[in-house]
Amino acid sequence: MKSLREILPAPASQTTANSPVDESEPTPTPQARSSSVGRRRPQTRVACTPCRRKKSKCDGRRPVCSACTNAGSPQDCEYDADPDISRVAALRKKSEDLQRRVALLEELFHLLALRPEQDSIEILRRMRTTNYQTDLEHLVKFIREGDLLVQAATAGSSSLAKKPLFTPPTELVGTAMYDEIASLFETLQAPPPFSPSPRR
DNA sequence: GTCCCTAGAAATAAACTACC
DNA sequence: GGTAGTTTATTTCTAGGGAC
Repeated sequence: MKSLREILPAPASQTTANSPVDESEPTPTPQARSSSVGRRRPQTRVACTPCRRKKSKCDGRRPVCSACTNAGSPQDCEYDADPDISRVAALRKKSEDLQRRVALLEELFHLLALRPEQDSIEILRRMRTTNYQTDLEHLVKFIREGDLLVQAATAGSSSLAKKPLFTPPTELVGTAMYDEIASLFETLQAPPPFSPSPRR
């Protein structure tokens, strides 16, 4: 059984929840109510990592807070959130980014597993020549688009002589993506001898 | 009128963060 | 470690609309 909050008489200025409230004076939020009681301790929006670890007062100064400066370890002063957002918001954003990234990696893994070996080799070649760590989304989209083009070409293979090899999505015409996809399409149609590029 | 459903506001509890 | 203060999630309350 958890302890319940003690019920105290409302201050003279306060109204009950169900009583009519003056429109010009909205009901205070829980924060406003709690903050109106006693002196407020000024609080830094986001404390740096060393101060949080030490549970010490952090003034939130950037790039190095006063506490880290005074401690003689300015190099340790790090913040895991931008100054204009709360730590919770920063953690939430990071979580969303990670989830998106996991989904993309799973899709990439799926694509690699299902593709013919020659295609997978080509994808790996592109992963090595582009920075897929930072441009994962672009890479997966690129492979997806390539899939669509190959499917379109396969479906129309009986009449290749009469039709163009593929019809790209109209929104891509004239873009770098279009050129890249066209290049991949050619590669997949006539794969060159595999020659791994030298590692960086 | 009343029953049901929905949306929004308000109240409250719980979780979380800063820092004494 | 533990408290004060803040934020978030959940619950409760209320009003409004539609069907009967």
